[in-house]
Amino acid sequence: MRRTVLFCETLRETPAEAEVAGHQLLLRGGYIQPLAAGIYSLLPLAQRVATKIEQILREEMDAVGGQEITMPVVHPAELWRETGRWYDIGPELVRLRDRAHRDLVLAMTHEEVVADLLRRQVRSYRQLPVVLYQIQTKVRDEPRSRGGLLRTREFTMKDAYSCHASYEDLDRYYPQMYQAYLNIFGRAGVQVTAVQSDVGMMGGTMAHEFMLLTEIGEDQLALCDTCGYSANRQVATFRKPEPEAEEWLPLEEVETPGTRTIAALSELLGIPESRTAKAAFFVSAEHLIFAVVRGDMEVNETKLANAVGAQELRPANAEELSKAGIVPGYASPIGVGSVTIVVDDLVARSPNLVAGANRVGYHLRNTNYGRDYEAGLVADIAAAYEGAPCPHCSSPLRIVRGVEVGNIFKLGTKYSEGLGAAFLDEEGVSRHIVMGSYGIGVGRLIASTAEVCRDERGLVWPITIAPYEVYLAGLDLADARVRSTAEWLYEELDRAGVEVLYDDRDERAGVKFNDADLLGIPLRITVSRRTLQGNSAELKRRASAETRYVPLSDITVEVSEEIRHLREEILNRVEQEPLAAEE
RNA sequence: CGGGGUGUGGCGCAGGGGUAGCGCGCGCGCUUUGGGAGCGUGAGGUCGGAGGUUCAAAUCCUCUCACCCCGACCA
Repeated sequence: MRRTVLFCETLRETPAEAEVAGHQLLLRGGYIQPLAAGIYSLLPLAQRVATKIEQILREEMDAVGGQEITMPVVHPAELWRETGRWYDIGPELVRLRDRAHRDLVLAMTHEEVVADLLRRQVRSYRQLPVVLYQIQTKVRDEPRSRGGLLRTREFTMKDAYSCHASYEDLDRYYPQMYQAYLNIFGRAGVQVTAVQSDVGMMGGTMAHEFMLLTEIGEDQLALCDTCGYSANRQVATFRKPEPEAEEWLPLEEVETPGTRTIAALSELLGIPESRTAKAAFFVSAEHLIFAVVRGDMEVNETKLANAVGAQELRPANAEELSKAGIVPGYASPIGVGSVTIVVDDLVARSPNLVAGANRVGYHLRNTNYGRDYEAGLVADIAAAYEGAPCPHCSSPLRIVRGVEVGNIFKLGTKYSEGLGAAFLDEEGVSRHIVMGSYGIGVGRLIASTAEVCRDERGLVWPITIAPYEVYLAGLDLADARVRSTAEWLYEELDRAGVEVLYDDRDERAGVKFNDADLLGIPLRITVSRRTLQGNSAELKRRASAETRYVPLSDITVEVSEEIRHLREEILNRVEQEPLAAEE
C-alpha cells in the first residue's frame, strides 16, 4: 500500500478527548475514528489488525472443532422472554420495535439464538458434540463506555458455543478451549493471565477470564507468585487468619461520640481494626441486606450477591437505612429486625469484637456471634486484599489490574432448558444439551494490545497482528534513482509476499520516521541517496534503535528472514499450560 | 444514574458585551532535504443548540444537547 493512497491521517498532537495512552495512539495514528460515545469506525489500519486477529481466531477455533456460522444481530424479543433475560437484563439490552410493533432486541450476546438453533436442529446424541462460533457484532448500551475501543457500546466479538450430551463431555472439552485461548493470545503476541472468575449474568458453573495485565484495566485480580493461584478479585478467596482464642466477655456499651468510621473507632478505643466488626448495607430486590465483615476488611459485593443468590445488588441509601431503623456509623447487627443479616465466616468465629450499638455515639464491646446475634447466613463475603494469604499456600497475594480480553464459561443447561433444546440419548431418554460459551472481544484486544505494546514514540505491534510488516520510507524521492529504487523495492517485496506500507509522500525524513514509529510497523526500511551510495537500504526493527545497511541484492531475503525471526519470537512464547482438572 | 470537567476552523488552544484570533495541519509558489523545515501566499469557523437580556452576545441569563473523567454498573 502506498502512503499517498492509504486512508490515514496522522495527528501531531494528542486529541484532548483521549485519556488512555493506547487510545491516544490509535487516534493519533489514524487507526480509529469516533462516531459517538463508545462507537467507533475502524479505519484501514485498524481493520487490518482486526482482520489478522480474526484470522487467528478462525484458525484456533477450527483447530478445536469449531464450525463458523453467522447469527443475526436483530432478534425477536420472544426468544429472550423464553430464557427470562428480557426481564432480567436492564437498559444495556437495546430494545426496539418493528413496524408491526413487535418487540425486538439487538444482540448483546447470542446464547438464545444458539439454543434456538440447537432445538431446531439437534434430535439425537449422535449429533453431539458440536462447536459453533461466529465473529459478529454485539450491541450493549453500556452505562459508561471507556478508553476508546476498550469498552464500547457496539463491538465485534468472537463467540463460540460448545454443545454436549453430558457434563462429562463438556468437562473434557473445556480444557481444549482453554488451551486454544492461550494459543490465540500467544499468537497475537500478548501475555495474558488466566484467572478463575464469577459467572455473572451468563450463569453457569465454572468460568475463566483471560486478563491482560495493565494499570488501565477495570478488573482487579488476586495473584499468588508462589503457587500460581489466580482469580478475579470478585471471587478470590484467601486464607483467613485464626481469630484469637478468648473467653467470651460480657457485652458492654461504650460511649464513642463522633466516631463514625472504623479508623476513628479503633483509635478512640486503642484497639486494632481487626478487633472490630464493620457493617455495610445493600439492597437486593427491595430487600435490605446487612453485611458484616471484620473491621480491617471490605465486603466483596460479588461474593455477597452470590451468597444470597441475588441477581442484583446495590448499596442502600440513607432513606432505606433509616426506614429499617439503622443508624449509619453506629449500625449493629444486634437488635435489628426485618433485614437479612449476612456475616462473614471470620466474624462469626472471632470473639469479643467491637460493633455499633445502633444508637448515635455508642458502640458495643465484646459482641459475639451466636450469643448476641444470629445471621440469616454465614459465608465468605470478605474481599481479598493486597498481602492476603493465598488460599492454597498462604503466601501473600498481589492485587493487580487487568483488562478482560476473553472468557470461557461452562454454561450448563441454563439456555437449553430455557428454550427446550433437548436430544435423545442412547437409552432413548430426553436430555437437555449441556453448553459452554467462549468469548473474545476483537476491539478490546486491539485496544489493550495498543496499551501494552508501545513506547514514548508510538505503537509497537507484534508482527502477527501488525497492519503491515514493513514500513518502506523512501527519502530523497525527487532523485530519480532513489525513486526508481524505492519503487522497485516496493514491487519486489510485494512479490515476495511481504506486507509493505510504502511511504511515497513528498515529506522530509523526520516526518516519515516519526510516522513509522507512531504507526508501530515492526520493520522499517529506508532508501535514500545515502543508502544508495553503497547500493543498499537501511533496515531497522521498530522495537530496537539499531540500524544496519543491507545490500539491495539481499534485502528481500533479509527482510523475509527478519519477519520469520520476529514471528518465531512470538510463537515460541505461546504457553502450553494444561488446565488443572480441579479448580 | 450520582459527582466533576470540557464544548471556538481538521488537531491543540487563546479571547470573555462592539461583530473572531494563535500554533500545527491543509492548498499553491520558491528554497530546503536522515528524526515532525523556512519564506511568501491562500482556503477554511452557524464560537454545540434553542430561547432570553441588550442598540449590540462567542462573551451575560435560562433551558438543552454532546463529549471526556471518577463512581455505580458491566462480556
